[in-house]
Amino acid sequence: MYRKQTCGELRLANVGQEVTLAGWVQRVRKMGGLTFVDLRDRYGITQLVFDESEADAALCDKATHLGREYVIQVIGVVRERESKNKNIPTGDVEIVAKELNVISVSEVPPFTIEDKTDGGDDLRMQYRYLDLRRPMVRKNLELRHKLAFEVRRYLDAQNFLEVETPMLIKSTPEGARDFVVPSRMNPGQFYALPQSPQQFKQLLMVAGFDRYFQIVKCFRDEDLRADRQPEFTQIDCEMSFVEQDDVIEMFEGMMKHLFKELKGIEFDKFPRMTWEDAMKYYGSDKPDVRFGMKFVELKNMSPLRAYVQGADTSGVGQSVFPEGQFTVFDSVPYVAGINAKGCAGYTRKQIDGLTDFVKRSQIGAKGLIWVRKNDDGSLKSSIDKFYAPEVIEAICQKFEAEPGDLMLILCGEMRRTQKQLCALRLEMGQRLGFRDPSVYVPLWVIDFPLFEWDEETQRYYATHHPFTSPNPDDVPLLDTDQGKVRSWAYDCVMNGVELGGGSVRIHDSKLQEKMFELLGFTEEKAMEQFGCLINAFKYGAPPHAGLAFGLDRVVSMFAEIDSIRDTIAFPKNNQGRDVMIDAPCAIDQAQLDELQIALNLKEE
RNA sequence: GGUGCGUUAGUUCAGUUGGUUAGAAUAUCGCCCUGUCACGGCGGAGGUCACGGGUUCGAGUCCCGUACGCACCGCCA
Repeated sequence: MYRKQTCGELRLANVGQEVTLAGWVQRVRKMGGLTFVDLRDRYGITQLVFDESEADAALCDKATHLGREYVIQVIGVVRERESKNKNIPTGDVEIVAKELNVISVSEVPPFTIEDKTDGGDDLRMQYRYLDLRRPMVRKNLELRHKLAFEVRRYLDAQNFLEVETPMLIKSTPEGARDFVVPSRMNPGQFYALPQSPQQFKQLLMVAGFDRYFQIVKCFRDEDLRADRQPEFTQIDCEMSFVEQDDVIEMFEGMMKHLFKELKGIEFDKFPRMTWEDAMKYYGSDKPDVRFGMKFVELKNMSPLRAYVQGADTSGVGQSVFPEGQFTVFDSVPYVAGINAKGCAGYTRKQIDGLTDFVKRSQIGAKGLIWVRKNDDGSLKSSIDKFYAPEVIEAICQKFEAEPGDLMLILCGEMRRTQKQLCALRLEMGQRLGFRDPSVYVPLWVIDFPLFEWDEETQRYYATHHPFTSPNPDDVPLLDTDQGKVRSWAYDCVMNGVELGGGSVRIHDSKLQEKMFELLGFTEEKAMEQFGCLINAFKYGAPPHAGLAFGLDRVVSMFAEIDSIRDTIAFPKNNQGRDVMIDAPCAIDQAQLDELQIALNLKEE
């Protein structure tokens, strides 16, 4: 062994012991004849001291020539420090070096290996193995390890079996784009990497495995974001003989277990919200409910058929605005806003800034209307010239406005405006400091619509996937009004992030056939893509349901960071490139020949 | 596919209305320093201002294009 102790373990109790440490040189501080060296390994930092008045000159001279990130071994005696450092656990002691061996020298690293590094993201990714030496980054991976470990501990205790499913599977054109892998032994044919083990976990239920989970890599060839990687990890689960509530309770239990074990946080029962309410009050299927600022509808003339079955349609068909006074509001079906409590003091410049924010092309609002209730109770708004004071007063009543409040109002088509208002609400929540990453507020979003209408192709698509069970109460609507059908699907949402989601699956062949029919699959097409599962269901399929959590996102939430990149040891950049190993890359002609593949690159 | 921001020393950034030799911090190197731990002091070295084109007497600065990075919209059953 190159070492007998680690750099994180020595304390006052060890004073007088001879120790052998090995690690990386964090920093060298020269004080004339006295030299301090900070030695770092995974477990901490320990100070070495070389004193010319005590040790031989050659040893001390060697220490002064150490560079950052040299790997060294040192043998010495633990001594209590003359001046202690309260900032580090080993700060009471130091090692009086007797022997120093340079095991490996280092070039000067391109950035400093410290928590507050001077390196940019790009450079850190290129030298990820250096970046990973930084305790901040390593901590996230330690957290990831512990979290995955606790997931296994919880699910094992609940009788779940971890089963591996294949990575080389069959491509399906529905859903996200597949990564494909050519098959040498089957020229012209391709495997796909799984977007998720969806069909396999359902087959495991048919096989009677009853409770399955897997912490598994999934692959989607779609454009990336801070919280999206081309390969990501799911905690993938499925259970038999259960209904929606059973699954929700099981995995609410898992989340509670994780928060208790890793953060010491205990939750009451997670609240549930219907998809329709999430849209109506927050404009999002993953609302951030750390703060209120719920939408207030001032006018809603949207047709009733726009709502799913059982939705709260109170207020539909009502408007606080008299007609013929403001053509903008007259011409739209939907006007709604949020109350930014205590923001009446916003300057013209600040409101203009918010207007610019909602008019950005990503959000796409035409403009922003505001109403201010001043501290003295007087009202001022950007629509004073269109409406009588009583109308402005009526608006304030809808918002339950108090002196000092600022109401921000958008209008347009309902769903579009809800999304815009959602962006504005989150922006205001950010500005007002309501989005504290150390505050966790979970909820389940339920009652998703089973189908989504696609304007482009003029047909319905499955919101979740084609195996999702409709709510049995809504089955009659499958024939009459598909848009109103609720599904038995559920998402676990926390702080505006979708951490996971799943559904009850269809186990009845007849109902499954009907679903394929409604989604525009011919029998042949359905058999071609999902034949295996359809056939399996002919041999006795148990009722089953499941869900999957995004492990990377769960870890980033626990770590209180926005990007999932620093929860992954070797992540990819915005373009899906690994800049460290330079992948993807072109391959040899010989490899292409063997696969019988010819490239046909677009010139441009 | 689209929008926005960015690209200047190893690194992180500043650089005014377009005008002399492009600066700071940090890292690095040298000298000094015996209780530092963000050590301190003095000194040195370090630049194809991303690339290509344009406007101009003159471009790091203005315009157009390209590349790359980040964030977002579309997309992600």
